[in-house]
Amino acid sequence: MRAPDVTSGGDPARTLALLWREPSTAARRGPQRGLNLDAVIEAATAVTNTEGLTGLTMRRVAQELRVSPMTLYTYVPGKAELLDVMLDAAYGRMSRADTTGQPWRVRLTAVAEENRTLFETHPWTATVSTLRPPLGPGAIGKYEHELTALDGLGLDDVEMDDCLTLLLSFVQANARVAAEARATAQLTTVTDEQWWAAAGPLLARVLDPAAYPLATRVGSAAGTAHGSAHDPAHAYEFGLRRLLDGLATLIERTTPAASENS
Amino acid sequence: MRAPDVTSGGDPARTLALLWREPSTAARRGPQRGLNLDAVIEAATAVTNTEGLTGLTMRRVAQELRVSPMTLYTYVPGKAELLDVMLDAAYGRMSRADTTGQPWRVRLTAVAEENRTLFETHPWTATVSTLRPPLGPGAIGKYEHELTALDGLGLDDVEMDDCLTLLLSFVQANARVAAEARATAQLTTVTDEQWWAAAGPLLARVLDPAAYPLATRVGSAAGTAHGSAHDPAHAYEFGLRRLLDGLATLIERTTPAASENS
DNA sequence: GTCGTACGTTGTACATTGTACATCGTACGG
DNA sequence: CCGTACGATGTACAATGTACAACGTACGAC
Repeated sequence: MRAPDVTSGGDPARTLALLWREPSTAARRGPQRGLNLDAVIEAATAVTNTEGLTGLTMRRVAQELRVSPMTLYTYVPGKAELLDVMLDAAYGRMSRADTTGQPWRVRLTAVAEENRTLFETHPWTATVSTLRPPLGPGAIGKYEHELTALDGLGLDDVEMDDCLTLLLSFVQANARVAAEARATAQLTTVTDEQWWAAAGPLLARVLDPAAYPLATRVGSAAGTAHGSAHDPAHAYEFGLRRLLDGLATLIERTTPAASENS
Repeated sequence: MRAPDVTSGGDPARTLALLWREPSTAARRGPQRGLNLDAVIEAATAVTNTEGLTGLTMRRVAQELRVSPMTLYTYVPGKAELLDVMLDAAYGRMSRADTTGQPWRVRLTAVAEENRTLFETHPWTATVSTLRPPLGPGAIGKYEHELTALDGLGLDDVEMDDCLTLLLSFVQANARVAAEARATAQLTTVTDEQWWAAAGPLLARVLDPAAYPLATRVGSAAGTAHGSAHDPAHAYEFGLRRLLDGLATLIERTTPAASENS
């Protein structure tokens, strides 16, 4: 079968039951279960945190739990659903600072920071698809918490969702780049310097500064400004500032609700 | 070996030679080549456009070219490098509208739109990692073109790169969601309606509106406003507007350079 | 108590992938 | 004209998710 690496693979009802820990209706018979869902989630998350999404293997998780690979299928319908519950559990463990009464920029910055921390602690969360997010207690609690940061600013419901989506999408995109940077640094034996050492001469021969004046000038300026070709931390600072400025024109319209909370 | 789905897998010099079509130094001997790099790129791109990144298989591309799978390795060192050249070729084929003299918002909107079109025509380009972009003629030409839209606005070199990165990262993140939406719609036989039909009752039973007042209210408002749980087109419009507003505070500082070009 | 049966566990097996390797045939340089 | 470099290919292997069947366990009904 196709390797999913994507959430929401199977039966939604089964997945939801898993997420909300719905107890199975039938009476337990047969041998006692040696594990439980949370143990599987914990083991799988530990493996993925350290070895990345490509290291998440049913065999690997089973080995961690000293159990045969197929045993996992007693607790989880498949790998896709495992990712679902892993993600929801990670959402559920996020810290949720109370910023009521603070200016909206502070509140939104806190939300961004919390997500950034998630993506740093669990890099794989930045990479998995969140198109149909796992509607478990973790995800919903996260959503609720983050919406409160946008409450009382004079935005209507759809605008609140829009702003939050934009903010989170920015943080995730940034984290994805950062995660990829670390992943490629680990996987390939080629360091950035070695790469440039090997690529530089050929590039210099083939890349005519006269043909690409801006690209060569700006590219080298940006490259030397940050240490590498791209600096996710800098991009985060820059992007978040721009983004908040952009939201300001929406939030700080001439309404009384905005000014009282800004 | 691990399935890459990531660019820049191997020797940078070999990849760059491929990208810039450096002719191999040695004199050709032996049987004549039945194919060439561009034919492979074309076939691979066609396959990937229609069947997505998971459909991109060396065997599949070989079949398309009526050739045995291993033959491809004559023209390409491996799958990672194939993705590199595919990406660069796609970049090279992008349309590049001349917007000199237009207000900067128009110019940046055009850049965003061109990338959006790329991601719509070749959805897989939104999904592949672009951490170390393929420094081929396509990518560099794209970079040069896009920087011109930011030239003469009073930004320094690093700021130009920052702004462009932010803009492109936004468009890509948006396109990624859209691509995922279409992919899941194709792969799973479950439509959005079927999904909600199966998930709705259980969710209603388990999700207490009193416990999650904002989430339930805003979530349903956003869900009904757009047809589905998420509307990438709407998110694009909203996000681009906010983003340009955010860049405006940087670009329209009280400098003469900005006002003369806005 | 006894026994049937539902269920947890596991070994085996298969399809699918990227690609290493050896083989074979071809056509160019000497 | 012929040795050899090179293109094409068949075979093979490792890694993956997971279907399937076999096996053993312990609970519920009597």
